[in-house]
Amino acid sequence: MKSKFQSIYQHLIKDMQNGKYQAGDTLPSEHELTEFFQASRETIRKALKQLSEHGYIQKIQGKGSVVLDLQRLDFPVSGVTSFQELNQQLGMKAETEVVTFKECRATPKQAKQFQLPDDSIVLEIARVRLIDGERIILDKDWFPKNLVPGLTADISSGSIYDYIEKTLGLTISFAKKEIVVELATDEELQLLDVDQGSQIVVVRSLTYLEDATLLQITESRHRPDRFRFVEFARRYKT
Amino acid sequence: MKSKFQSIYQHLIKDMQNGKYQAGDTLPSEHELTEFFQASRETIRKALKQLSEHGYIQKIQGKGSVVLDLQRLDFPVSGVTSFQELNQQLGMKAETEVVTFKECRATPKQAKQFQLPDDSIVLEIARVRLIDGERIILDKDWFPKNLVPGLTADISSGSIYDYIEKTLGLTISFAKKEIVVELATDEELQLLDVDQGSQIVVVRSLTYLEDATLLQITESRHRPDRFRFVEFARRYKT
DNA sequence: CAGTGGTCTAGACCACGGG
DNA sequence: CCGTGGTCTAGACCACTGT
Repeated sequence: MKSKFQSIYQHLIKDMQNGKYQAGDTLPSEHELTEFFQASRETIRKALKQLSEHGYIQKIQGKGSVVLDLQRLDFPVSGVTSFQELNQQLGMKAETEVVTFKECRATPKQAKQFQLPDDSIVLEIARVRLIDGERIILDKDWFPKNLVPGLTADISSGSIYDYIEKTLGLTISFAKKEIVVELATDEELQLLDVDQGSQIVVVRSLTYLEDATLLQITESRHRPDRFRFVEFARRYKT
Repeated sequence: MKSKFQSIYQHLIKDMQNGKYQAGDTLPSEHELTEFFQASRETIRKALKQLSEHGYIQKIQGKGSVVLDLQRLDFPVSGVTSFQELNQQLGMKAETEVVTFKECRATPKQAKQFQLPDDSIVLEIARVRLIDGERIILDKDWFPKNLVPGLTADISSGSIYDYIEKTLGLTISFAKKEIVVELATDEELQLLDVDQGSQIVVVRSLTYLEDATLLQITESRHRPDRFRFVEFARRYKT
């Protein structure tokens, strides 16, 4: 099931979370790790590469792998994560209210994005997210109907990602996101606790499966005072 | 200078940009690429891994590597990129106005972040970015003075990153960014073309060198109607 | 079945950091 | 100088996709 380097990766993360390795510490050398994990050096290096990409360590040639402290646990929105997953990770008091669940014909733009014929059927779902009783977020999702058979309004009030990955067995692979700020529309004024003339943070995403087919178009509208986005990024030298 | 897999990575990017491989195409198999580039399979795979991470291709087991089309060129803000670099890439009509350039004592919080003694000297730089003549962005930067010797107000009106990487020979490695929305302060009302009561998009960044020392604290304040952030993200299955 | 990518190995050489 | 990480190789076996 799990590959060796993934296990090593997770083992080392646990060691860092347990405090076995603390921020500023240097991990054992790659050579030492090969002995401890009974793995070849390239396998160890794959695990370390992943730790480095995800912001856990910084590799320094000639010295070693230094454990980073980026308070990285406070809001891991970067990457592809659903509201429901965040909810669980952070233990927020959150509720979801499904306001729309219907089939409709794809707009020409959507049809093109999904690479489907015009007027194909897509599922449109709108959900309001309540945090501590306040209506903070409005999520609108569109799926090609044939990709998500059996999806119901009831499931949508929980985690759609869970249903897609665990029940349907699809694998979500990557996403493109865009963040902009727009004026609140009438719909948002109705559904969210915001005042007229307010600005809204809009996160538009395209989510793809591992065979690179587009699964989902999302527009997530956030009340600006409760919006926060955190990212860890490495610099690529061209 | 350049490693073999980096050269292959760049070669393949050029092929995709030239149209030799187009969106939806499948790249030659790893085996074929080993022959073409006279490299071992693991080396080819390193190049393909990087293409995949940066959103150029999607690898599909049993099938091949499919070229993606994510209109990825329109605004590459994700990652660590400076305003001046973006400016050049996009050919915007942009000007920079340095409004503050002074040495001052670090606040306790800054001293802690930089891991310097209290009251160490830091360089504070504030710059207004004008796009098409409008005052759109206010950037505030703080550097430990000893890390950026010879940095002047004049250099700051160009690219500080250029100075740091090319003149000082430092290597910028990674950054942590946070995006929030706040109410405009008096300072922003004075320096930017915004109205009272306006909201401002604030991007706070910590930028680190390759030995994991903190180089720079940045607060970048954007007029919301001209702000856009784009990200390509892969999903990690825990 | 053949062809694809995914993982792992053992060993080699190089480049960098610090004593 | 030695120990560190960075790169590269040749070969092996597995898992998945399509015919």
